[in-house]
Amino acid sequence: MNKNRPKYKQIIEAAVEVIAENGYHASQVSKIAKKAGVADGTIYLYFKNKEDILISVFEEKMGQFINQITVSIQDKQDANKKLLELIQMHFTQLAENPQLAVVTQLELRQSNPELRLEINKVLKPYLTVIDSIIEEGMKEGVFRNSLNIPLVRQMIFGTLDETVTNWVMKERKYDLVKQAYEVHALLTEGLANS
Amino acid sequence: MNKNRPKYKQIIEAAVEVIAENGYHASQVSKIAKKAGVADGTIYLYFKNKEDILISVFEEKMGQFINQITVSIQDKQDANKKLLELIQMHFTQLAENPQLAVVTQLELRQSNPELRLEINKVLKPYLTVIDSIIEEGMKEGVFRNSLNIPLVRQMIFGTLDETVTNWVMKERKYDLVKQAYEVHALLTEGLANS
Amino acid sequence: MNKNRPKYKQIIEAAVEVIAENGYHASQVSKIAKKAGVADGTIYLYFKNKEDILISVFEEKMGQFINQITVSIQDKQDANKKLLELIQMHFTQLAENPQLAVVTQLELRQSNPELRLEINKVLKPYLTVIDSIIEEGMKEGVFRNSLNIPLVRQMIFGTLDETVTNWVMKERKYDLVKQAYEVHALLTEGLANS
Amino acid sequence: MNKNRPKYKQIIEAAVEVIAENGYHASQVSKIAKKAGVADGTIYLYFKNKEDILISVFEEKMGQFINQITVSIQDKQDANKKLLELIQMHFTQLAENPQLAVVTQLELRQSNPELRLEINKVLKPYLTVIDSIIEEGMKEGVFRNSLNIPLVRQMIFGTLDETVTNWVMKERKYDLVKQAYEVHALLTEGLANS
DNA sequence: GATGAATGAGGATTCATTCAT
DNA sequence: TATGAATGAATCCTCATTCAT
Repeated sequence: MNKNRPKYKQIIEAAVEVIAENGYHASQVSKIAKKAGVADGTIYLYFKNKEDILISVFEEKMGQFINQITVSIQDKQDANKKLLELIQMHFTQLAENPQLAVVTQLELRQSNPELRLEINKVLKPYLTVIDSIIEEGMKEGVFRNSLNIPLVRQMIFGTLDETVTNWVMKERKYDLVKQAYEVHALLTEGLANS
Repeated sequence: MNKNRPKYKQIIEAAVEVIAENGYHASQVSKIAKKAGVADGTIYLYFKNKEDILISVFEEKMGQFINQITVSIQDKQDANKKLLELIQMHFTQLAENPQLAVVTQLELRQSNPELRLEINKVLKPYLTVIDSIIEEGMKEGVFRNSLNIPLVRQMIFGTLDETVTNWVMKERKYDLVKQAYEVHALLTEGLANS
Repeated sequence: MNKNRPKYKQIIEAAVEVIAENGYHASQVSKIAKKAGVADGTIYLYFKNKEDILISVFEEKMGQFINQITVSIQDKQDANKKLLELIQMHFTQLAENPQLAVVTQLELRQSNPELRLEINKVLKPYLTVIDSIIEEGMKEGVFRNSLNIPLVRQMIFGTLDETVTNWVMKERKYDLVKQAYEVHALLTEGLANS
Repeated sequence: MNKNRPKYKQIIEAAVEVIAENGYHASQVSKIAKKAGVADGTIYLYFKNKEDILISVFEEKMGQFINQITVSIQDKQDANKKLLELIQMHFTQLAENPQLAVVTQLELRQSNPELRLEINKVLKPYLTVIDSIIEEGMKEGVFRNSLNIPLVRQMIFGTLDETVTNWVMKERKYDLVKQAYEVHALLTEGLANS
């Protein structure tokens, strides 16, 4: 149960690899155990059941993901720069962890509604970070002050998510990080020829 | 195999209902057969396998969905109005078919990557429609002429998709269609306080 | 679900054989299916689950067992002769079905409390038959009229059950049926040297 | 391995409690260890395996049970009074230890045939006591001298066992000890209206 | 002696698909 | 065409036992 025990982390890492390699439905507990170098039963000393492994994978990885972003945007001067940094960090981190990208963008979406609910809980802090950037931007006057925050958040998250999913499904054949500027420009300036 | 036979349509309709009611993983072939009023084996006279039913559901329903949108935007004057119409139609159609919305936004996403690949093929014409609006907009000068079309398409589709998913997950407690204008404004004008 | 289908009976018979041969805990569903000459899944067209097979075994076999006894004692003149007949039939039937004897006296007793409760329900009619013999005997004056019926029933059933179990555990090396007269004499006359 | 070590007895007592509380199949070694206040592995310093614990429970408890009865009947004048005393002690001891009654009458019967064979060995001395009472009774002339000893023993033991089991299954809602006289009368006088 | 983390074998059940009628 | 009884592969988890410390 101790999350600092080395085996806990071994199993989490093994789970990411196995899911990325075999896909969600072909990821048997025994495969994860084998890859982690432990016995099947050992898994259950650290995780309640299979679903708990998957949730934990998301918690651990997404937790780091969000932390990284939160830290990175801290010392940016204004909301606009924070948004750019968030986009860059979002793309960079997934580009650096292709396996994680496959797991989060494709495999984990096949999970059942209960698991997806848990995943949404984990995602919440990320959405909150986005919300606070929008709010800050409105206060600073760099964003319009009439923005509907949930809707804007859905636009930002939806755009990033779709962009990454597209990149994963195109087998990562182009440079995701390079698109950060352009995505940022689109989100802030819109399509219109002003 | 004739797609105009009444049983073909019966099975498609039954599948949508069963999936919406029971969720993806609890949608057994035998349930669909029962709801359609045919024997289990009859299903296999019209569909190759279970996956084929689900793809066909998407093809049929998405085909209608895209056709409606294509027709609706035809006589709109410029790309900007076409985009607004597309957003309104996208929202309107899903709001009018809550079962279909549940199936496309939540349940079918639990399917395996192979099925999702097929689903993407079906979506292709929709993405092409979006692309052509963007192109037209650039030609007309209502959109910037420097736009990266795939990226813009991903922003538009990602935003619409995330907005609808959010609405479904919030149990459709608010009016989706009313958000069309604001979504359109966000996409065209962006966040920036120009 | 139709109890008259040949496969239902095939599976019941196979279950008796498998349990008698392998013991209760080593009786996997797949073994029963194999012995019955059907696929594993076919079992579940006729039985809700494994426990249901076992209960059904008991119901079918015990039902026949009790019916035989009920018919046999019908035309006996008085309670005393009915009791003797019941003892003889009880011993005869189990002696003729050694596998069934092993299953009822040893294997099925290892079952969980829920199953044992069901088994008791099945046994109820047998106990009722014993009760009615006792009552009749009291009315006829062949038995004392002060008997405590439940207690007497427990003595009769306990004695028969223990006698059969002992015979099974001694590997059926002696003639069980031959003991019927003596058991009957003991039950009616008691130990005392009057 | 020393049976006088305090931990040996702790584990035996813990086992009785755990089995009575949780039932045979839910009595894991780890639960017994916890209740006994020792580590799982410690169990195996005192017992060969789980079955050995259960046999030891029976040996210890049944040993005391039989000793008590043996001592009690010693100074009774004749076989008839000894039999009555045996019945009274049998009922009294189980009535005073409801947990033990549950364990011996219900839970331990779920064990496998191998364990039940061991249990029978433990029961042997008790059956011998019964045998000697019968023999003595025949010599004294208080019992018929034509009795088939094993059969009579089976009647006596079967009746007591069934009576106690019935009492346990009726959730001990009536007074077991009060039935001793009547059971004794039935066994000695029989059913017949002489 | 004592610990407790680690081991790994073992089985009921579901459901997409087939095929004899 | 249509039926629906029959098929059989596939997997999570428990828990008695071990053994390095």
